[in-house]
Amino acid sequence: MDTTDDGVLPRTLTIYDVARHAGVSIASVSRVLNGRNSPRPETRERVLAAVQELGFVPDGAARALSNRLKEVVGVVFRRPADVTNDAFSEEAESLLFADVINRGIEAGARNRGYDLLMSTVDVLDHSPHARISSIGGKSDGLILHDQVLSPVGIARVAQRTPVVTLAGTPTPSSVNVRSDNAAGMRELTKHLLIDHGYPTVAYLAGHVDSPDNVARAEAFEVVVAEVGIEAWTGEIWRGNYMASGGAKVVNDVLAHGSPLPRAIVCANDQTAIGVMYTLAQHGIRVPQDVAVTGFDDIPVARHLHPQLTTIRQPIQKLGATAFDVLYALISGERRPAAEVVLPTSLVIRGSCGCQVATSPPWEAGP
Amino acid sequence: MDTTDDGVLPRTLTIYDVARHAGVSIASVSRVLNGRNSPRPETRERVLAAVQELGFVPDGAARALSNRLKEVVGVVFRRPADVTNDAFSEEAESLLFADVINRGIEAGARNRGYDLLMSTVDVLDHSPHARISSIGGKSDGLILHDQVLSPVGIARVAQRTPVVTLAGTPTPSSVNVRSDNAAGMRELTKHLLIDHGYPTVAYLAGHVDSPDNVARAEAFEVVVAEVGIEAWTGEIWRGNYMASGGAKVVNDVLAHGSPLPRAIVCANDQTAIGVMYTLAQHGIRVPQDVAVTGFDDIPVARHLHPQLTTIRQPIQKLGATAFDVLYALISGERRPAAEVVLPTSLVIRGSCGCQVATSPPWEAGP
DNA sequence: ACGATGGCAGTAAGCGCTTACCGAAACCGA
DNA sequence: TCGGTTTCGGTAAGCGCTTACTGCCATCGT
Repeated sequence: MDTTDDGVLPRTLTIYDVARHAGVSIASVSRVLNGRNSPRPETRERVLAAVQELGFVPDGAARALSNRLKEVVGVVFRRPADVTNDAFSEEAESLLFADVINRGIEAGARNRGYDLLMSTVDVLDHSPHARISSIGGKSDGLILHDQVLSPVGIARVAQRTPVVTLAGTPTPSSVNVRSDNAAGMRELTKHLLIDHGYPTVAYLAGHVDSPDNVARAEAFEVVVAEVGIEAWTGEIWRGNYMASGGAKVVNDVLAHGSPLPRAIVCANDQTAIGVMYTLAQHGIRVPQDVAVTGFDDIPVARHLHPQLTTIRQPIQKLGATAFDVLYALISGERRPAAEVVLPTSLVIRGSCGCQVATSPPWEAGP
Repeated sequence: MDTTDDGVLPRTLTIYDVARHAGVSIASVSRVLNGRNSPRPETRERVLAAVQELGFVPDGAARALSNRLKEVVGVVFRRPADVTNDAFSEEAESLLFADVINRGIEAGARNRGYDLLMSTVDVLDHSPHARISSIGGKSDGLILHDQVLSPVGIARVAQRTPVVTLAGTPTPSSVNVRSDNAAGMRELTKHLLIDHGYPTVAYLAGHVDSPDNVARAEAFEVVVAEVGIEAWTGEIWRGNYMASGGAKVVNDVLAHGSPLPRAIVCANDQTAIGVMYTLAQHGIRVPQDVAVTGFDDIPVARHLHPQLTTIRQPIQKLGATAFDVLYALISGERRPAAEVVLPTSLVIRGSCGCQVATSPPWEAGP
């Protein structure tokens, strides 16, 4: 107990205080705290007692400096622009994906005693590089989500600190972790075109420059070509990974007087949300009139009517893997491959036209 | 450019390297980097050029040690047990609330150049104290979400480092930030009992020991008593803040052969999700047969059918405020009050029985 | 019984940075 | 021209911790 209890912090407690209190040297304290060179049990006890009594917690910065290891991994992800707004809007949901990945990273990190230093970058950020460098200076390595830094920027940062990217592209000095977009999209498209035999289908794209989007679009087109039908594409089918983008596309197509395809394959679940909502507004039934599918399997996918058929990415594992790879880079024990690819799986629910017994939205799928 | 480009990191670059490269002393480099004591423009240029050329990034740990300021704030929140599971289940959604608060914290932190060091604690964690202390050692202050540490634990930690709790209770040395549960619940309950004139109503509780739940339950009961009707309460109406809990309660009540009240006031939105789903399964219509309300206004609230009437907490602002308060504590400029309370607002959508024009679920409310 | 051996624990040298302090140089007025 | 006053920039002393090195003492062999 301190002299006063009014919340005034006494003075930083150091290892010297503990040493004095226990009647030993600072080296012994440090050794006990780190479990090295097992000091004699009696000494150990004395130190532990002093630590306990004083409520001593070693300073991370000092430790890091001495150790050349911070046990902190920096995570940078992208945040939509309007953060000041309190309401849950698009932005709130779009973060979900990142949040779940982060949870995976955290789980992986925890196993090794690492903590996560998180930071976001928004679209208007004029110098993400500075921000990211700063995070880099505070951590042992960086995990960068998609769309936070240009490839050259990544390469530059990776020169000075270990970097793992998520759903990006490998650079000479960074490693990329992603899920198997192509296989997932292939499976989904086949389900629609072969199992259901839909005659027409469109791919509602995400950000054109996103590697994920490119891979999905390509796989989609390959299958469509294989089956021998024509894909509905073009400028008008370009979304932005957000619900509003999906809504806009549907409205545009309808306003344009164009017919709709029998199935709409959305670049991600967000987009599908916008599409389904807008179709409903126009009295178009899903899946009877138009089938709709997503990609990612975010939580709300299960709350839609009908529940959304989509491709499940192993989102948490994506994060956990990213950490593992980064850890390998940091500890230098082995040089990981330039890219790690995780498998996806098709989740069939109602929106594709299948009849499935629905389970409560809050229960995990198979 | 380094001699090789194969990703091998040369050797840690220090301020000495920069100094040598620029032909100045380390002091000058430091001064330029920190904008203090404006060195002469020419010197400044030289340093900046060297920094740029070498791609130098100062080491956060060393800086922190010297400065006695890490510019890092620790954030600890609770994570449900089964993290290994990849599927989005209950746990995924329940985190949303925490994630949004964290976003608010991050926004606040960013204004001051701080970063967030995040960590979670799960139910089975036998020593959250150790974890939290470790985070404390790596940061300048701590923001603790609800249910991560016992009050005495908090008091103990707060002795050594500034602490702000969210939706908890103040201790002699920590500050609490919460939203005005009582006012929100009062407004909501009045809306149900007075505006709608429902004759019977039940409160479906959350964790019994959560301060939020206690405050909500109390406010509910006060209003019910004022209006002069009887609240349906008791063991059977006890949930757990999760959808499955809400579902279980409804099933239990029905199985028990008991009638349902005209309105069910849920402790939070999650619970309401479970309730609405289960009612629908039993063919009970919302709001025609039973009105249902939530609390929090999480994103999915807008995706339910009917859309959920609930109390909006200023979730992001909660986080931002927590940071601001913590910052005040860290910088010691002013001693904040023991508790900061933020206002809530009633969000009327369809589930209470009101007729409202619905807007797309992905658009922010009023 | 005495030197060799080994196990603990203490001393001190950094880790990379900030900054107090001080000397040198440049400038001023007389 | 010369002291006094600035202004810049360098030197060095830490920040709190880890750990190599070293010295002490206890134990062991002969």
